[in-house]
Amino acid sequence: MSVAGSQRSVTAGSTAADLFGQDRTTLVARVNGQLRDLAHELADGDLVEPVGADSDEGLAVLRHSAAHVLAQAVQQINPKARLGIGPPIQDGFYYDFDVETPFTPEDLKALEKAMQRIINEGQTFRRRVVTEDAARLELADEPYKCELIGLKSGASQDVSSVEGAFAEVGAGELTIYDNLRRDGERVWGDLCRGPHVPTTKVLGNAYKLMRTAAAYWRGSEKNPQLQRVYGTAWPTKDELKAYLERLAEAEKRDHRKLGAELDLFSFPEEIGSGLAVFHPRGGVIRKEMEDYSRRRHEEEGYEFVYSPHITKGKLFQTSGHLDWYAESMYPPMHLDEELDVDGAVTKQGQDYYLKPMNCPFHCLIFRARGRSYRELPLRLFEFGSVYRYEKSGVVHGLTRVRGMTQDDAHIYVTAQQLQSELKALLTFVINLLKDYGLDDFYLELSTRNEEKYVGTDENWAKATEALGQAAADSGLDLVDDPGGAAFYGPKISVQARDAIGRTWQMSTIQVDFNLPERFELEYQSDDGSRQRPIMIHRALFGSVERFFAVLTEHYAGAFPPWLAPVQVIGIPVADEYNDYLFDIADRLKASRIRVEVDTSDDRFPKKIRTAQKSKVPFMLIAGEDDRSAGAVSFRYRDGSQKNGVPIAKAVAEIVEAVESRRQV
RNA sequence: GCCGGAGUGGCUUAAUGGCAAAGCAACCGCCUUGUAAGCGGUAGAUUGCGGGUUCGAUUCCCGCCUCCGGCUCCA
Repeated sequence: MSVAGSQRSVTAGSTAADLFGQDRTTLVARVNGQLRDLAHELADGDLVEPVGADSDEGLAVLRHSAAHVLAQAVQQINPKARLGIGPPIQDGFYYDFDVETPFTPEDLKALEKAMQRIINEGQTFRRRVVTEDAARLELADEPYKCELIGLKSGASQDVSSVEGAFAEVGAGELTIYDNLRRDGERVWGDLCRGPHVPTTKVLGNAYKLMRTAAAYWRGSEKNPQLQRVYGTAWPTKDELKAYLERLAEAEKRDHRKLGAELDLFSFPEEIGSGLAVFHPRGGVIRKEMEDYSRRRHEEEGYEFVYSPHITKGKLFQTSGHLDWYAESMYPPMHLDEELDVDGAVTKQGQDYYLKPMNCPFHCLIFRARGRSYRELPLRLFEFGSVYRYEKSGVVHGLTRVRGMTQDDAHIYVTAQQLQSELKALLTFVINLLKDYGLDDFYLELSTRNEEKYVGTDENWAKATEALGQAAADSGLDLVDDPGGAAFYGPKISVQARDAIGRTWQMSTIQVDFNLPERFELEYQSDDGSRQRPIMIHRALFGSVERFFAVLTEHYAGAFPPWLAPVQVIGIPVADEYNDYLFDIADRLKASRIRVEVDTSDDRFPKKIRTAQKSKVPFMLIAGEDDRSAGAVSFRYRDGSQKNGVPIAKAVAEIVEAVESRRQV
């Protein structure tokens, strides 16, 4: 057989553990491409490789085994708990349980202790093939497991459609994994496809239970809610520690926290859930973001339009929004109705809606007069405020709000122009995002859902091809999202990774065959015929609020100078140098730099501390040494300093940093 | 919308079935010459809102609002 690339002979009946068992970092084996337990018996001609926790697959096995240990601990403490599913996930695992009372934080502590006991026992995981009938008998007390067995015996796609369920029953034989103590006593078992780590010892103490939550059984809100316990598990304690530090870092960057600390925005309860106000400091950032975006759109041939926040319901009937999205629209205001004394309607009223999207308005602008092919591509841009009645549990900081402003544009093109427009658009999008300091992207191409779509096969094929081509030309990684498109056309979305490696869906570019149809949009072609344009929906930030949140977290509140609310703070060594700094500030202001001088009666080190905490990019410090030399001293955000810089040079350095939109 | 947790001056946190405490921030005064907190004072709270139990509720109970963590959803 072939072992880790080289040919070897082993005695009949050897297991993978015989080959790799001495290497404790090997958790499972890949045998002929399939992950197997180390106890798996090898056959002649097998291709065998070791798999450790340094691979994604090995890590997933480790975490799945941790989920089993958790489940054993839960049933040890509460034998009445019924098992749901327990798959590995990004950075950890979870297990769902049907229990009478939800878990408390104290329960988690107790569970961690019980898990540690199980781990210390060094239980082995033993795979056991069972027939469906035997499994049903053995798991008679586990209704959810039985349901999974039923799913497996039915259409196999049902199993994979239940997130995580595949890990339980898989596609091949039905198996149960038993946990055995060292003396061979079976202490616990669970329906599971496997594979598992050889013993619980492997988990060491590099795991932690993180939180509890409810989750619908099989992911449907029609099903009962189970109690989910989330945990994390790592190959080593150091990696666990590093993970917890990453979480702490993410918490420090949380835009909701920074928004309050840096006085950027707030969500006054009086206004309503998911409705933000931007304070002056946040307002500056937002204005800079928007101003720069406007400038770039202007340069790219966009025209600026404006539309109202409310409209008669008819518009959203025409567009179809009321058919599909009424549930997440604010309910209508019924206006203009008049009644006589008996309450009978004498004048028919009208329903007005807050707008959830801008596109219908832009279509009306297109339709306001006859259009010529010479006008296409017609690019209509608007910072359009939209309102969506998001369900109460989903509102989240600035990233999921009920009122937001989209940097929304609709581009009307001929079929011939679609390809080149999409390509130019994608370049524009990526470059703009880069200007804001994001530089690590990949693309996702969402294609037609065969169950639900409008438009001709030909149009879909062309648009999908055009988007795919534009994506390929960008040179970025492309992930397919088959069936993920909206019913009206295919879509590309740009995913950006931030400074700590999290990905955010940013821009979307969607081709739409539907709205031009519904609004009966037409242009006159060069041959005199009337043609229907194709429409492209695109937003670069998505929503300004959300993009603001992403940038805040990306920069951890330390915005690059061009976005920073206060770009320069002058700090005198003593009051005597206030005026000297005011003169320098005036010179900076002449170059449109946002500068303040700290004239408070705090003492010098306190002023440094205050400025440092406010994350101002440049502190300009002046004392006698500086004044007598006609100079000033820099202190940067990283704590480094540059002393005795001539004023003109200092101003030039700051202006250059702002104009180049550089981070410092 | 569902499950769980939480709401105490602007912020962070303490406490208690019997006068609600501290730090930071704010304001006032004194002080203040070199890179992350000088000193003193003043003001600021109907403990999210409404109801109930109680001699007495910030504390216990119920409803609502808001936030947090998930689930479902996200045009």
